[in-house]
Amino acid sequence: MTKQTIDSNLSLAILGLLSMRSMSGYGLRKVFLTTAMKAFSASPGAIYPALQRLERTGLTEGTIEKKNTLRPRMVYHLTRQGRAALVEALTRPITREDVIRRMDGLLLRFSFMSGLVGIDKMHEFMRALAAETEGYLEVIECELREFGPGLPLSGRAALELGVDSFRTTARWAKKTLAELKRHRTAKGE
Amino acid sequence: MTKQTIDSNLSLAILGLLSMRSMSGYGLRKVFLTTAMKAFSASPGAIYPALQRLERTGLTEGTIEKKNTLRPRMVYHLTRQGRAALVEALTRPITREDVIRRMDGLLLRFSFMSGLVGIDKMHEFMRALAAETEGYLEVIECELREFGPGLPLSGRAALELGVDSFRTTARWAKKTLAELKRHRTAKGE
DNA sequence: TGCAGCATGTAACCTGTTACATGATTAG
DNA sequence: CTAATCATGTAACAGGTTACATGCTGCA
Repeated sequence: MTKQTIDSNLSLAILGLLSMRSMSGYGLRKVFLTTAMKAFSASPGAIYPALQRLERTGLTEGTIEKKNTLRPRMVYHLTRQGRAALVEALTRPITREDVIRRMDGLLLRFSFMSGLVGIDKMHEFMRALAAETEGYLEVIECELREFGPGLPLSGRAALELGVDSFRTTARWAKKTLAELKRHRTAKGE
Repeated sequence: MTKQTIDSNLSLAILGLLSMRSMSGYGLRKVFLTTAMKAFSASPGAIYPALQRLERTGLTEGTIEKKNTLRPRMVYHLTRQGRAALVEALTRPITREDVIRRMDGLLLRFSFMSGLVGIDKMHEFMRALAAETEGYLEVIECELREFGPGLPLSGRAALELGVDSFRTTARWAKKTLAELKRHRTAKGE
């Protein structure tokens, strides 16, 4: 049995939601449509194929509910391998590339950690995230100082939002790290 | 001749860069690798096909430089249609969907506006962006207040970063809007 | 009766990723 | 001489978008 990997943010989001409670494809769509996870595609053309892939690779299993009625529903739940693959994906090391090009995926990973991984793993994740974010922040702050004055208004403004965004993320990461630290010492004693 | 559209953020970024100065595929790669536009793919498998599409649809034209040498370079420049298509893409109306799922594309569009569209268009763009961003900010602030207390630590923290990010964007948009207003009145008098 | 919502899917198309491939030039 | 960089591509694959398609349920 080859090691299963999770092929996209959408699949990761589906697994994460299923780790909290079993749901049908339509249920998942409603979550994506109505909650703060609106950044995800709620189109059937994305969700149903993703569910099929997850079931084919053994990460989820669907059971038919309301068998007797004329409108059955496929309710999916995580398998043991599914939970293991999810935990593996959540705790994978963070790279600079992740911070630059896949921050949304990092945030998604963190958002599902409670209950799936221990507080030490969460702490380590956030420590690395804070470090990489601050490291990259220095890089683009430098770029803004160097090139900003020579850029036209709109280009400079765009660059400034980039810097502001990473600053916001870095601040949040440090704040969250402190929160995790408090939780950890509270439990440690 | 059908109206040409720009098929992706990468193509938009390429057109925008070419509007500032003609470049080869390799030159574009270097920009994506070394400047603040690191969020874009610098892989040849993305850039060269994109350049082919742009040339096929008549938005760019390539001319061979250093013909005589053994290492010729294809240098691309915008055509008239290319510039028109770019301007059209930059000034397209902003939707709530754009703000929720394609903020990167909106930022990209604004970053190339100076020199391609008038300050009134830039102002209108930023006014709409600020309005939509603040509108959506209210939505997720409400969600955070409503669901935040019931969420586990990591879920709530992720939601908080989402809110912080949109707050940062909204603040930036208002600041930039004010800057544009100053420029406009300065020129208007 | 008809319409909105429930519920699930398929198919064509397109873009990006990853990996591979080729050859020239230049600096050490 | 050889390694890094210049410079350009191709091919397989996979995932998302868009649009289409189907039929049931509950309500007005």
